[in-house]
Amino acid sequence: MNIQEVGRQAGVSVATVSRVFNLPDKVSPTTRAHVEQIAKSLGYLPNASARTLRTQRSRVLGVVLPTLLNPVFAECLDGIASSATAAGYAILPITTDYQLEQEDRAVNLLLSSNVEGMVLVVSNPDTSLALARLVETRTPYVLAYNRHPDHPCVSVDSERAVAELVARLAGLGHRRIALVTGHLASSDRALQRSRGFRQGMQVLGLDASQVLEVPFVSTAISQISDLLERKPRATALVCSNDLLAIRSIRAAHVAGLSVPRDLSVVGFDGIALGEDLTPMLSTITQPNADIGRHSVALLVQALSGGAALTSNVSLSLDHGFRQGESCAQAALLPNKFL
Amino acid sequence: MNIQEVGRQAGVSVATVSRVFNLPDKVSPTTRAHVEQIAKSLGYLPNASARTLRTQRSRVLGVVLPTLLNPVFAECLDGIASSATAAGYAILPITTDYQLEQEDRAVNLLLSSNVEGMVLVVSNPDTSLALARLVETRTPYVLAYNRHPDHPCVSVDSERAVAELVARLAGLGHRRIALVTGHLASSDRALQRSRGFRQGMQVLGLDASQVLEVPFVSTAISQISDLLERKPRATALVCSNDLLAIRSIRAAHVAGLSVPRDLSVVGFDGIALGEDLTPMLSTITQPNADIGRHSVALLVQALSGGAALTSNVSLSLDHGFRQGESCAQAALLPNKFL
DNA sequence: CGATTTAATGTAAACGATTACATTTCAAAA
DNA sequence: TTTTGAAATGTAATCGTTTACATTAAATCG
Repeated sequence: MNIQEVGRQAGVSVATVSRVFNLPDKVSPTTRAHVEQIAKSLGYLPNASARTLRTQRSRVLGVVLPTLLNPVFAECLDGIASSATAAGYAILPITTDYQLEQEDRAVNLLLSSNVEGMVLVVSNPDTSLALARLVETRTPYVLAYNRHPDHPCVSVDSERAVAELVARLAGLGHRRIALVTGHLASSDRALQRSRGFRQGMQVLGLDASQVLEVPFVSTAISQISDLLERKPRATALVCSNDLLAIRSIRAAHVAGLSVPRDLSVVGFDGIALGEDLTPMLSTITQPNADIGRHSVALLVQALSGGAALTSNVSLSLDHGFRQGESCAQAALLPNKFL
Repeated sequence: MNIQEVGRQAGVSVATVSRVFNLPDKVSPTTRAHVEQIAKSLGYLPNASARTLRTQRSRVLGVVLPTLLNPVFAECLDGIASSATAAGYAILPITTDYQLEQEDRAVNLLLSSNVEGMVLVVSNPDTSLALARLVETRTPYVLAYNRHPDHPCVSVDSERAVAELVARLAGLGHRRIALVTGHLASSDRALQRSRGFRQGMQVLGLDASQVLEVPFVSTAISQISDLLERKPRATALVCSNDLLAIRSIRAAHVAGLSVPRDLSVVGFDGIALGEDLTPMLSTITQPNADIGRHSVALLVQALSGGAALTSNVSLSLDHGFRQGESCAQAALLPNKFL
């Protein structure tokens, strides 16, 4: 069903039909009502491809995320969706599974699809070809979660957050603190968080060498429990995301340790599910939905002629700390037991 | 950058450029190489809107899901995405937050976007206006998770699965078994699962009246712990999804009960995360990614001239049971303690 | 070598909307 | 009544592809 047909059935020109939907006050109330009625009865829906082609505006925003299997990105996407809808945009989300080549594919697909702008979480802004392509094509974009001095970003200061966390753990009596992180080459977040870890440890004069790096995909539980069997073992684990923290708790269980009695575990992300766990997950919280919402807001603002999207529109949102139950005072045990 | 410009720069007609990308063997190797080189250097990407408009084929499949905040749908979407990509289709996913009105919006948007078919999870096939609209417009579609005699569906037999589960629990000595379910009006799955519960209980001559119905959005932990404070309280909880099971475990904790010692909890869905929890979640597993993959397979098959999509292509996939650790033998306690 | 097939390329008409511009209608003003 | 301007509507070009059909060039054959 197309506009021609509606015009014919209503006995008016296509222009009039078009106006009924786009400039309703430019058409007389009677014909408007008539056309609307006919259109409805025929189930007419404007063809988005034709409209986009003609107007050069798709009213679609592209979204590139690593995966939706990590709730942190699902939560963010939820924020993106609500905000985009409110602003009259549809979204076209694609996942990359942390693979650079897929990032490129995704961006190409979105470019072909005439999206007006993109919100993306890239593995690493410094090395992303996809990002370079965007800059080259002058496509408006905002990075979410990534942090980089040369790009418009919406993120929290992971580095500081983790450094603070280390201090907090030390305050609870922990001295041997290990880091469990995703593959550092696959994510600038992991990199920043590990930097925060090293920095926080160094300030306190603690040994920051216990670092376990695991791929994002695998479960890694056995590797973590291996880590926990090393003597002297850590009394606290800083995990670079909540999924790893959950697995660490499981790994502790496998290794015969009780959380938080024998081992404190803290995550990063603040996924909603963590609050429903037992023990409730202690974690550094990020406003995931807000990160999405703000990213869209910046994009939409730029698209409607606002400020250009440079690194100086970047937003650093506040992180928080959810106390939870997976983190506690270090056990007062002599070294030989550890 | 458009095909005209590429043609000009390469010194050939637009038809030739088009052929280079769509019918490469219809153009001489030399010009092909030349055009490809020019196109690449100009960063040319074909305009999807124009192509779709002209060919009347978008190579896009619409996907309608309740939410991505429940990992079960994220996992399914992952399967949909992989399968669609493999078949040369892009996907356009939209969430409805379990709201009928949003289902309608979603379908309209997808129809406007010229998707060639849709995979959808509707709240209830019987009452979905969106679904009626699809039938009316003769758009190919497959329902995932839903089960209905008049529609093409890919699902597991929830009813039987839950009935089996009840029998299994009874085998472990449980007599007082309660059901925790999502809002029955919002989901035919919840309805089927509760039917399975009642049926399974009835066969065993047990009382199936302990049913707690909670909205999908809220956390519901306090309502569940209220349930657990009723005397005599249940010794096992059947939850109509994994998220509810996780919350039930938390609620048990809040009520001072230990899982599985004092209370067995079993979920439904088999989300991957359940395996990483402590206690590992006992649950009825569904092949979520496969449900997505098969849905796409049916759709793609129909789109390439295969069998029409009627209810007799419906697939009933096998469910499984993950033993986990949240479910155990009923405690041998006299009634007065319960 | 001319005739005829085959391969390579080009020309121009769609697809379904929007919109600048042209035209008609009609009421108010002269 | 004629003029004038605004309001309502219509006509036709355009967006960037694909593709049927026309044309040209090259190759094969008698």
